[in-house]
Amino acid sequence: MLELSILGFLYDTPLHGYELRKRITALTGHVKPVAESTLYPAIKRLEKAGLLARETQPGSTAAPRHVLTLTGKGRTELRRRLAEPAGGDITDENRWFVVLAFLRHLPDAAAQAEVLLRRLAFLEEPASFFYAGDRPLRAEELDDPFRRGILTIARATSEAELRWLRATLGSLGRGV
Amino acid sequence: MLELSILGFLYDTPLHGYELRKRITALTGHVKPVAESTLYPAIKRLEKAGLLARETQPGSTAAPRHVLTLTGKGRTELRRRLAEPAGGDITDENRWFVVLAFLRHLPDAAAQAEVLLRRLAFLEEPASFFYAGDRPLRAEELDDPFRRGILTIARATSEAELRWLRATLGSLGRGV
DNA sequence: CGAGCATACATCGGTACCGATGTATGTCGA
DNA sequence: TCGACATACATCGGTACCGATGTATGCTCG
Repeated sequence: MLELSILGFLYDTPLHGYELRKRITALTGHVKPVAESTLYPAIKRLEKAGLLARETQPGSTAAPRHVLTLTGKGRTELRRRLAEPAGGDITDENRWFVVLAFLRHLPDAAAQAEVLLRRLAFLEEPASFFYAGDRPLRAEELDDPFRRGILTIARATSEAELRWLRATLGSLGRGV
Repeated sequence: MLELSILGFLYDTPLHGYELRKRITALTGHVKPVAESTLYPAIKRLEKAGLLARETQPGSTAAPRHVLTLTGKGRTELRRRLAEPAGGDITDENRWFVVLAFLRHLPDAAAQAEVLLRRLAFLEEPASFFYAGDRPLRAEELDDPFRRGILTIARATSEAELRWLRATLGSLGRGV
């Protein structure tokens, strides 16, 4: 999720680490903050893997900045990660939102639709948080008001997303 | 999140690890699966901290089961974690849902309401995923259909949850 | 003119988690 | 009867992440 954010932001324009951090914080920080001690090692990992290059820009305002640029390999890798998201990128809403935030970087409307279809398939599976045996329970069947809340909220989210997914797939030429 | 699930399920009734895993998988597995190699060390941690006790039950069907029971300390600790959730338990929906799933174990309606009020305060903060300077952007202001989707879905979730929170706080005697 | 804050990056120790693998046993269908 | 599968637990190596801490610089405000 963090690496995807880094690649995604750098795909648009080179940035130094500090600015990158501010953008990632704006995107997902209200849900899950990014620690500096997580970001800088992640940058190093991606650099070591040849996905981004670092150019030191001496003292513009404070300590010297390291301007980060995606390499060709990095650009390819971002598109690969967007086109073939890992399982958790589809099922975990936090990670899914990061995929969505950069999905426009896939050059092909068909490839974009393919990814949306995976999320659609996941949301269409009958799943709950609570079961009687194998049967998923509905909100009305629960006594616990807090568990009822979980189902109520999840239901609303799911319905809104399904509406959006179907509409967007339609406009991508992949009606369902 | 994992530890909270373990404590939460064991609060109701003693369980062995394998059954615990099935229940955790039912609760949150469709979003984020639990690996066995994560669960068993977590159980050991909690045992070492004196929060649960283990009793070996020789060969009922297969390998010997370790039936896990919450200790008094464990019961207190669960209530403490529910009454004073960490920051991420409030902001991250995945973790928040686990808190909700077991919030009924707080014996006091006032304490339950206190926790819901923290989530309410978080949801009422004006936050977005995308900004123009400091101003949060609305879905209509974005060109990117995928980013517009993020805001559309998040908005629907937030509205549904706010409705539910206010209704539930009302019935707990803490109208807002 | 000095304190505090934002900028900008880095390391270190510890923890949580995961995939792979191992070890058993009982059950059920081909 | 033989393999596949579910039950049931465990360890090990590697990775991701975090909090704490360190090191600078420049700007702003009292």
